[in-house]
Amino acid sequence: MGIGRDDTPGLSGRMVYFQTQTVPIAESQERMDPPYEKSRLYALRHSAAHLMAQSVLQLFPDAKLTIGPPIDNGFYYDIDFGDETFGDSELERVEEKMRENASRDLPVAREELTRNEAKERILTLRQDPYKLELLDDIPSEDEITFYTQGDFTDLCRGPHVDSTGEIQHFKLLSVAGAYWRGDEKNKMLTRLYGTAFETAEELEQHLINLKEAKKRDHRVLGRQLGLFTFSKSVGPGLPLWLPKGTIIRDVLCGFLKEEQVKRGYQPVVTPHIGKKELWEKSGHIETFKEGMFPFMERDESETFVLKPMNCPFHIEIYKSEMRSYRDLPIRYAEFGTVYRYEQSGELAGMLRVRGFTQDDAHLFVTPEQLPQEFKGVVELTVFVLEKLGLKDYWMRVGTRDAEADKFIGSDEVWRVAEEAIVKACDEMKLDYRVDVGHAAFYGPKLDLMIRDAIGRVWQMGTIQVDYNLPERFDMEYTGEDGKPHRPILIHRAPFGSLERMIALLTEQYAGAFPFWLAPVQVVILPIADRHVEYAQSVRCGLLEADQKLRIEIDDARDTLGKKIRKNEMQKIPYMLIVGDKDVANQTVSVRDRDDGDLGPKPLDEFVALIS
RNA sequence: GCCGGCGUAGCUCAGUGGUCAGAGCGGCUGUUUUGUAAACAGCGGGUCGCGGGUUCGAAUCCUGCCGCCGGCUCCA
Repeated sequence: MGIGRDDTPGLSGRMVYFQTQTVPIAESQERMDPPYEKSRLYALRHSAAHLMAQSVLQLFPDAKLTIGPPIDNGFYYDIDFGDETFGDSELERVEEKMRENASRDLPVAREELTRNEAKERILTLRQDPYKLELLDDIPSEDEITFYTQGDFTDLCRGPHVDSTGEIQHFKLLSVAGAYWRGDEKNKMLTRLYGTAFETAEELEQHLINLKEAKKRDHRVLGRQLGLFTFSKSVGPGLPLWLPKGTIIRDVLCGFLKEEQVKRGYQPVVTPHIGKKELWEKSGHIETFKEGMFPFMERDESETFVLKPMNCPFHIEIYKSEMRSYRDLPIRYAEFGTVYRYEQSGELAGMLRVRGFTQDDAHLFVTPEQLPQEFKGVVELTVFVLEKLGLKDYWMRVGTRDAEADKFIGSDEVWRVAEEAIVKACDEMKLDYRVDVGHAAFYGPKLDLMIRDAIGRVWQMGTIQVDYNLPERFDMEYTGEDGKPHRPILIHRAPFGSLERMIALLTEQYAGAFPFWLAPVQVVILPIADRHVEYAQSVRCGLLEADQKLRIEIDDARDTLGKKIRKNEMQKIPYMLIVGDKDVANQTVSVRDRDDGDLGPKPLDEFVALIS
């Protein structure tokens, strides 16, 4: 069962942000009609990329240009600076030079050339090897165009704005490394990111939004709210869950467990390590070794492996007995903690860690049961996301790239599995996008994708159809005909992982978790010491109404204002303020996290409010 | 892993070659007993990420490592 991250082609732009808690990113206005790719803003950003390239060449004449497209919220240009280091200070110099070139208001001219002319042009210009390679890739039926502004000419499809003077409201944002053609075997280029807008106000707003997004970053909130921490001594990517974060985990697990019991899942528990031979048999060592922690070797005869997935263990449970078609479907569920040696540069707070807990389950089904069971899992996954209040997700069908060697099993088996997923999705009228090459190594999958606060795309839940592992493990059940048959395996995790899910929930809610998830649901604030006793009786009264309520009493010797501020920043759904008046009238003064002071109420009225 | 940036008190940050390294918040102690987003005073708290180097002198400059951040690549 895998979780992963994906930068979806065409949406790979950085700097997307939540405008408000509820407005979906995809509807940020620049993406509305006309389509972004045809909009003037798109051309403006494309031209901004050219302006940047022009300015770079004026400052670094030996730089070699590669590609520089507009992206969701801006643009970039990948440039080969040779041995020269290009950092933030260089970026500032380039931005200054851009303003200079913009103010010169250079007209932008388009011209169309033949292939030979184009080649000659590139050679006479700067002998950019990358541009020659790009030229070779232009299909013969496409026209070849160059755009020129002042001393700068670039091979480019366009379109562009008419003059550099139109590019007024821009800012360069960051420097990053990027491999030529996205292949790590190729040379690493320097990618310059920037953004541009039609108006100063839009640019300003964008920059403000970027700052705002940081405030809802789960790493910031995770610290402020006491959800989790990392320790250098423990190791990178190995999270430590604090008491409040653990409550959220437990609540989520409890919720899902209950739903799974209703749907016929059986909980199982398996160890964290297993013998190397098991992982050889499963194909993990063949296809997934890079993602695994170093093996534990006691001596030549015995090597153990820290599990990167739970599936082989669940398969062994299946195999512990003879199975009949009457037993199927069998659904084994486990909150299984797995370990993956992610590359150091890939770790990202709780969104990508090296040890994480999957809400994993494996369903063993007959071919006849596959469609229904697959749909049942999709239904559960959608149900779970609705309950969590996540709405801005989309679905991706990950299929095999037949060229790649990282997949196990025959073409036929893959064809069947991929067809099964696509057919089920179509029948359920799901809106999905197919992504070739994003399958699990053992089978195709349906993934639920979502963005984080700063616009990065992550995979949450996943449902995977697998004909390969049953074969590798020689799994069987006895059919109605008395003969052995092979079950099909569905791997699935509606959350994906608790770590990533809680990180995303934290960002979606900006830390203000809904009542049922909030680590502390109610905090009682006695105004003075003499009210503490009453506060305790209020807590008892609440617990009588609901034993599971998570209640704290803030009896610190602070002023009321201080206590309110402190607990407000902890985003606790309700504060119950109790002072002399409340003791006299047997009330609690309710303060709602969103609506503020609701005034004094008898306790049972408050209980009714939260029930 | 690769490119770039960053690393000063528990947290947020100031200090960029020259007195014993600073602030706010948090913590502790005392005073205050408080009615809807920060009471007042005092006190603690730092091998300036770690190691090596340059220098009369390094938090500050150079270098190796570790960690974090933004990308890229990989990824079930």
